[in-house]
Amino acid sequence: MPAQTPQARALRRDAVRNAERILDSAREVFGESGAEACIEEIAARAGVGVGTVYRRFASKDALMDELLRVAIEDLSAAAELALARPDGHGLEDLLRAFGQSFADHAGYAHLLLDRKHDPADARRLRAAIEELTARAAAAGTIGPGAGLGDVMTLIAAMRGLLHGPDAESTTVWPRFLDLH
Amino acid sequence: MPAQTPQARALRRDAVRNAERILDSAREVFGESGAEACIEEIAARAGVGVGTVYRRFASKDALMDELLRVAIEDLSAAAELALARPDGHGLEDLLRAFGQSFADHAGYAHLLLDRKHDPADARRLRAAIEELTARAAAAGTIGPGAGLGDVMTLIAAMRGLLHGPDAESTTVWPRFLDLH
DNA sequence: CCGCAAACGGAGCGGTCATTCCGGTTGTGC
DNA sequence: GCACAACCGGAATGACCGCTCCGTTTGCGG
Repeated sequence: MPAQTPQARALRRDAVRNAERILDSAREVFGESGAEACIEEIAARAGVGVGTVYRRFASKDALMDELLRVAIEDLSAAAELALARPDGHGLEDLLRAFGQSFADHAGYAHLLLDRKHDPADARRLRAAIEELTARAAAAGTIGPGAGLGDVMTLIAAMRGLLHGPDAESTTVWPRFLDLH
Repeated sequence: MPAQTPQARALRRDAVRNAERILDSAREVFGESGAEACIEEIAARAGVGVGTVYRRFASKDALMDELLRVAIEDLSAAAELALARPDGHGLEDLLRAFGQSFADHAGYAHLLLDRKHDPADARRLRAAIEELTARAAAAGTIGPGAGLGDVMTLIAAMRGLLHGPDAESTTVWPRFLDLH
């Protein structure tokens, strides 16, 4: 027997390819037009019919959720990497990762922080930020009184700089970090 | 003859009252539900029918524009006031005014910077910010290299902290200014 | 090459909402 | 108090969009 995930029957090859195309297209279209973009546009750009989108994703929301899940996963990975950094500058790396993520998902970046995510991922990310904040405070990179709340505020502020796919807004955020 | 605005015939008393109610209701409903709130809700909360809304405002967009126009007008007034301040701290006043405006218009605050406004107002506001920034730089409140772009970035970041009518987001912004 | 489960596309259904229209109502000037 | 223009409410219209359904096509194991 093939060593697939045990639960579900494997998808046909064309189905796998289409699912990937749909996700790519959704990232693109949601990125350009925001979460209210219509499914037909996503399907068209993926080169499939709307029915195909709905056979793979239960609803428009579920499709969005999948994009967000992956994005949070990526941020978690970035957090792990930042934690591995020996000096006290891991927090900066993570902040940059957040900025890049907001830029990559311009148009629906606000959902990255607002939606309810997998609690495990959320907790892991939160713990990493706390640890990195403590280290940065110890290293003197940030004020000694700064806590999780302050860093989250900073992250939310960064997100505010990015809510359109225009060239300007996707490039100013590194400068914002420099202001500090 | 009554000393009204010369061009248009005066509105009937009930029409004036209703127009005010509609604007108040729109501020409320857009504030709670964002720009995609539906006209019927606005009309209902104002105690009028949708027809009445449309007799006074050409479209939903026009209604929104009117709210934004007034908001920008208020910010311009705040800028004038800030300019009148003799020390170099006028910029702080204006930043606080922006924060308050974003809080007052939570739910559609992003439109305050994004929409095209009356060029005269926009220019006046921009000039005021430039002048205040220069004064703040001279007074040493902010770095000497900071320019209009940096301040606009700061303002956009503040806006990012506010995009819901929830109690938390409408109260953290003053803290953000303190971080600097 | 066959047979069929899995996949596909896109027309159509149902619901939401902006905007229009018009028969009934109400300030206002005389 | 009258007459009428200005107003008003809300049903109706039309556009849009998420989602479902079903007849047709296609990958793939034998």
